[in-house]
Amino acid sequence: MANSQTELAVLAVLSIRPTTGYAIRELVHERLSAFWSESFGQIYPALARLREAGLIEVTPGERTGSALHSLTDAGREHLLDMLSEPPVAARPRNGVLLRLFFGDLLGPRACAALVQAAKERSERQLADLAAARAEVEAERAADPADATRTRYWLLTIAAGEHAARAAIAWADEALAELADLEAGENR
Amino acid sequence: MANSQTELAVLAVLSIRPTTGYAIRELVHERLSAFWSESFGQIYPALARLREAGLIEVTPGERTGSALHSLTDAGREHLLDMLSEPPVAARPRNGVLLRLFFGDLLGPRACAALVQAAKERSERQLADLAAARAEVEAERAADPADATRTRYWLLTIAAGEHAARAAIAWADEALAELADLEAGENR
DNA sequence: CTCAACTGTATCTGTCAGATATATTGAGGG
DNA sequence: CCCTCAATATATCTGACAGATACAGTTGAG
Repeated sequence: MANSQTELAVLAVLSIRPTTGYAIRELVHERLSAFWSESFGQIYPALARLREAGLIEVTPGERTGSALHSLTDAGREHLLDMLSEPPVAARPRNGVLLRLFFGDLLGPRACAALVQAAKERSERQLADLAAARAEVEAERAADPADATRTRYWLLTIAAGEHAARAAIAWADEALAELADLEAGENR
Repeated sequence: MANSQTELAVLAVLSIRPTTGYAIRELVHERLSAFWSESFGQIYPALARLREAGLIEVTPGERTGSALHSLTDAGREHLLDMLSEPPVAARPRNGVLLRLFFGDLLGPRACAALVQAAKERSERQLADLAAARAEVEAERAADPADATRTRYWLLTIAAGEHAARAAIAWADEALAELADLEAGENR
């Protein structure tokens, strides 16, 4: 089936609870943004196709014109099938590392600025993840029935934390090396 | 200008030496694959546009029909402009973490298999990077004129190594947690 | 009451990877 | 000398995707 990545994510979100297209995008943005992204331009066509295929049902929502989407039994089954398929590898595209690879075109000074900015992004990421961790742990304390689910969520947060800390450690190394390169250039 | 990411990468590769579209894709695949990817479907249209804009020149290559592309002065200038622009953030799409976030749908066993596979990919990545590091260091020893360039290359290799080691450390943590979850389930 | 912010649906454009088609060349085997 | 296979090389098509944009109903603060 076409568009499988977005459809997988949409079905997975709907497995938590029936909701609107807008709220699906909100949840992805709020809670999965460290490792996933979705846009309205993909979500609405995906919902239409899933409905067409009988994998979701639509009931009118609270607001005029809003539509609550919920999984059908076939949808739940299809979701499990899709989750069992091997993950699709994301194409790598890191603009900072591309610029660094061709670093002698920009020079050590400009490269250091890029690395510094990347380091600050990782630090912000780390702070965001700490906040998310606190939120999830509070949620777990408030509703022990969700305990299993929150343990999985914490695994994904830990992945982000490891990656962010590694990026910061690399940035420090790289900044030292770039300072050395600049000193050598001005010798 | 349209297609700016691919055009940036193509111009940057051509700053090393004039070459064919095929070889551009080869170089990206061989040396930048840890943090960049390009496809023929993007490279050939990009080359046509860059030629149209007067940023590259085309001369016939050794083989019949092959075309050697080289930077013009305008192209070199445009490349520096593009490198100076802030990097475009890549959309995150990590299928493993998506499956883990919804981990109670798959269960701890299947999740552990996914994490184990991810760990093995990172280990292979680490080995590939070690090989690349050795290759670059040999190249540096052979041609000291390239010493500065190779130092930038080693920075990008170090970034990959940090990321891969972090992924492995996370995977070990996650596998322990998933084993615990499974034990709790079967209690 | 009004306006700004939020909720909500929907489409369009440009970017992109991967698959595919096609042709040439060089090396090795028969 | 010919055949085949792999590597080199150009080119296009399709479907996936993000981000921008348009539009409209709703709510709450001032």
